[in-house]
Amino acid sequence: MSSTNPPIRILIVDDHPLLREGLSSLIAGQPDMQLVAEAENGEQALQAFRDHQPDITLMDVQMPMMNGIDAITAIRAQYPTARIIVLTTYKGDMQALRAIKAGASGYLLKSMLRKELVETIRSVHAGRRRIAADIATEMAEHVTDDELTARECDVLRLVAAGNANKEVAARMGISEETVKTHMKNVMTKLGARDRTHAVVVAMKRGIIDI
Amino acid sequence: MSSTNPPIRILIVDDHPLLREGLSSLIAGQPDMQLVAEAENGEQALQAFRDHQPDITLMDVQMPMMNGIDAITAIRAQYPTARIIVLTTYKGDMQALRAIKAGASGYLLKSMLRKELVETIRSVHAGRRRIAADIATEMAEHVTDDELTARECDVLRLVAAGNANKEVAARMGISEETVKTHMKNVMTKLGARDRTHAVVVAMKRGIIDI
DNA sequence: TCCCTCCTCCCCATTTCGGGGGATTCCAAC
DNA sequence: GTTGGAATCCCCCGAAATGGGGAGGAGGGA
Repeated sequence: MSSTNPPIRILIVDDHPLLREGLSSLIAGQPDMQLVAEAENGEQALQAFRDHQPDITLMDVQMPMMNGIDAITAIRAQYPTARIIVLTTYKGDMQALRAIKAGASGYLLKSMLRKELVETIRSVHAGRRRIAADIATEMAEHVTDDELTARECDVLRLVAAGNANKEVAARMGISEETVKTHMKNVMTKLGARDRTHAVVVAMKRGIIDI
Repeated sequence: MSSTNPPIRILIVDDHPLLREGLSSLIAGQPDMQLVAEAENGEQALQAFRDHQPDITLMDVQMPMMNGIDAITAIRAQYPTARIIVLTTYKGDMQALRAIKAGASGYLLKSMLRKELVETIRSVHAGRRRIAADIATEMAEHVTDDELTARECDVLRLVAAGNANKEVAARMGISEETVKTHMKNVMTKLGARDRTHAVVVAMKRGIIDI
């Protein structure tokens, strides 16, 4: 952090201009950091990363065109050492887990204090990881749970859209009995009391987006 | 907007420091606007409004302590001419409707462009109203719908939490038949295909918060 | 006062869920 | 090559939800 070190070169990826503005002026006030580029979706992020090779990328998750998770995956496929910090409003533990699995080094909430954010940037730049405490807590509560399989998610999404088991079966080209089996497993895995509760829990945890 | 006019005095209310930062630097760049105070929840907003009597208040909806709707109601109870613009991430048409009924003059999304925001501030200051186009569209789609009654919302919330009709009845101290009647009405009003769908629709439209 | 909405309760018939059980196939990993 | 998970399908059965009907009382506003 001494003034002889080169500054931490930062890329911001967020579709909210106001938030980019806030991040930008925050970074401008840190002598050891430098904003090198901004992007407002995953595709732009990929291009900006290629062009500028930032030390740290601050990335939102929900964006148009290409979401943050896919962008992280794409960037890390080409640049496996990229250091990416996800910065988002709260969307359940599963989204955080997916981001981390995709290669994110940090997961922070937009409601955090400026001080914590700049500390996290320095921390991640130094090679550490940082997950917001409440997200980490929630993730820890579910580490023993089985995750939903792709098929179970498919069923759950159709159920959330108002389809009865029979309709889900027809749409998926499987038997109603199979749909019932999937829903039984979903409810058990999510600790839900019925299908309605299962959908609510899955939405809150970021397992399905409706 | 001539330089001889006094600047528009603005209060920012948002629990995200980063977003306040962004708004602040945006306003700083407008010669006809001046930031007079910031608050990070409804209670602080009330105090700040009393202290500074801003021309325009930019207010988020979801905040800890006291939410934006209650804050708008409280402010307008004391200062009926207060001009308040709601600035939020998308949360369904019902939240917007509630804000407007509480007395908001504008309802904007945080994803909007800077230019639109400053134009809206000037516009509202001049006495006009401004609702984001997509929110206005969605609100228009539901103007003919009956709103859910308080009791119907209570039932729906308990259903969303995984309670069967019988359990809802026990918790509310009414008969299961009454719960069924409420759910029938809820599903009809929301155009939902079953109880699960009703909960999803209500969550998407901001009718219930889970 | 009358009218309307909301809340409340009831009946009926049918369909759908939910919780048991078990079973097969396939594929990938160990 | 065996083991295990995932996906598929089947049975039974009681409980719950759905959809149709009707109806009374309380309260607010025209």
